[in-house]
Formats: sequence, structure tokens, C-alpha cells
Amino acid sequence: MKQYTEEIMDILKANNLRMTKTRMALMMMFLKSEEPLSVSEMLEALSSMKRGVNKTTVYRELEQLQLKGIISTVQLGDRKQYYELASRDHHHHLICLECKQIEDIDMNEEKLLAEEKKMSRKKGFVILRHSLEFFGLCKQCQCQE
Amino acid sequence: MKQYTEEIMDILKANNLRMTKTRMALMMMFLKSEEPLSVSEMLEALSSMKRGVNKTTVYRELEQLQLKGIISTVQLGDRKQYYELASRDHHHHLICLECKQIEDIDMNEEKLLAEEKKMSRKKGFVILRHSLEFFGLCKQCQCQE
DNA sequence: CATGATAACGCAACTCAGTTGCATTTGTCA
DNA sequence: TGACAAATGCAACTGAGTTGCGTTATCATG
Repeated sequence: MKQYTEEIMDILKANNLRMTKTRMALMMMFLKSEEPLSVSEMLEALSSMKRGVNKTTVYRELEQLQLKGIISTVQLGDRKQYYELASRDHHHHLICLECKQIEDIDMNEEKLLAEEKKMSRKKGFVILRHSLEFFGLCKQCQCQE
Repeated sequence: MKQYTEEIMDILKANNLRMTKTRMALMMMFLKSEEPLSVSEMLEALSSMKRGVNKTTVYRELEQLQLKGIISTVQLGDRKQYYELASRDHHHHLICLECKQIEDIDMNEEKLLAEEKKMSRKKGFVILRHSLEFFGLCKQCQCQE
């Protein structure tokens, strides 16, 4: 907890961001969370704070953090945005369609990047990023079918 | 035009779907379109029809067609669903972040499927589908930067 | 061709994620 | 400590998608 706080303060200072309670709380959530977070989850968690936090504030905060490159967004097939620390290495997700559990996966992307280059050349596109997500059923949810 | 109409009637008959003007118009759009379509695009196009078409109808129609396996959905990074004919072979998209142009790409997926199997074994997940989209700048939009 | 079952439709009112304008509060630095 | 920009709250909005319910149109059957 203590070491998190210092880590966060360093990050914020380095990015010229003021230290506010919302910001601290959000950063804490991102550092602790194993999964990408949705705004509704954040609001839920923040609602326990004294006087709560307005959703506008959260959206604006996320925009800031994204602009500074501290967090990045992921689309996971439903209609919301999810957010996670950008400092994590590039990776993809395994999403259980039943229980919505999300797992990070790191796979060998050489072949994918090679394909990317080939396409890029052929089509004249500059490819800036890709999004690759896998959907299925986790071990538990398979058994309950 | 004529051959499209017959093709559509065959598809509908084969799927036990009544032949209505909305349905015909939507199928026509799907057959003609090079790109996945959003509901707003469909409504725009359908609004020129006599008496227009209600959005509820379009949503319900899309659900039907999806249920019958005639169309399928794609997520392209914004907050909407896009739809395209399911009969097209499995493929991915190249999306221009500037002009929103969408191109189909077909790439060799052997390696990807191999990775999928490996992950599946390791994590105990059954993988049912994946989503892979590339984002960047098309030839024209690169020059205008 | 008439007709009845039911699929398809329109409308109004809703949900839910995200946005905007504007007035107020708070963090930081001199 | 005070000034000023950054951060916040609130209310009202947008845009995608949904729901309930009453009406209309398609089509198999006679």
C-alpha cells in the first residue's frame, strides 16, 4: 500500500499531474487490478469514498491518464471501453463469454508482425496498432454447461 | 439487381423468413457493400424508402438474420456494432483511423490457430472465436498529415 | 380469391455509456 | 498566503441499443 502510494506519486509528478484523491484512487485500482477495468467498475469502487466521485470526473481523469500514456484502452466485445496500465507489455486477452472473466495472454507475435508488414506493403497502409482478443469458455464454465 | 433479388429470395425462403421490403432492402445492402455496415448507415440508406423504416425494426431484423447465420457482427474500435454477410470467408479488417475506410484482409492464420490451440491447452479454455483488427492510416490519409 | 395465424412493424418511452457547458472548489508554486 | 490553473460536480444532453404493446402485412390453407 505504502510503496504503491510512492510509486503513484512519482508517476504523477513525472507527468505534471496534481495529486488528487480521485487520481490516487484510480491509479491504485489500476496497479492492483489483474484485469482491465470498466468505468462502471471504477465508479462502483469509488462510490465508497467519502462524498463519492462524479462520473464526469472519472471520464475526464481517464482521458488525462491516456493522454499522458499512463493507461490504454481495450475493447472486449461488449459496448464499453476497458482501461489498463499502459506500462504492461503488449498483450492480448482471453475472455470467458459466460462469466466474463478476463485473462492476459502473452503469445509469440513474430508471425503476426510479419503478416502486418506484408499487408502494410501490399495495401500502402501504415499500421499503428492491432487488437486481438480470444473469446470462449473458461474451465469452470465448460463444466456447468 | 435482378439476380440479386432472386438470390435474396432464395436465401430467405431457405431460412423460413417472410419477404418484406425492409428485409429485401437490407439484404441488398449487404450483398452490395464492400464494407461492414453500421445501423446508422442502414437507417440513413433506408430513410429514402417511402415511409422510412423504424430503427427498432432494423435492430430486430439484424437479430433475425444473425440468428439464422446469414450475417455476423464485427467490432471496429468505436462504440457501435457493424454487420456483414456471414457467407464471406473468415477474415479481418484494416481500419483507417483518419477516414474510417475499412478494407478486408485475408491472411494466413495457421500460426494464429496453432497459438490458439496451445493457449487453449495451457489455460483450459475452449476458444470459440477471435477478433483481430488492424488500425492505421491509409495511403491517402498518410499524405495529408 | 378470401382469411386467419403469426411474423413483422411502428411508436413512445426507456437504459446505459459517454459528453458538454458552466459554475465552484482545490492543489501547487511563487 | 494568495492567485491561478487544474480538477470537480451537476444537470442536461447525445447516440446506440432495448422493451412493451398495439397495429399491419405476409403467406399457407382452404
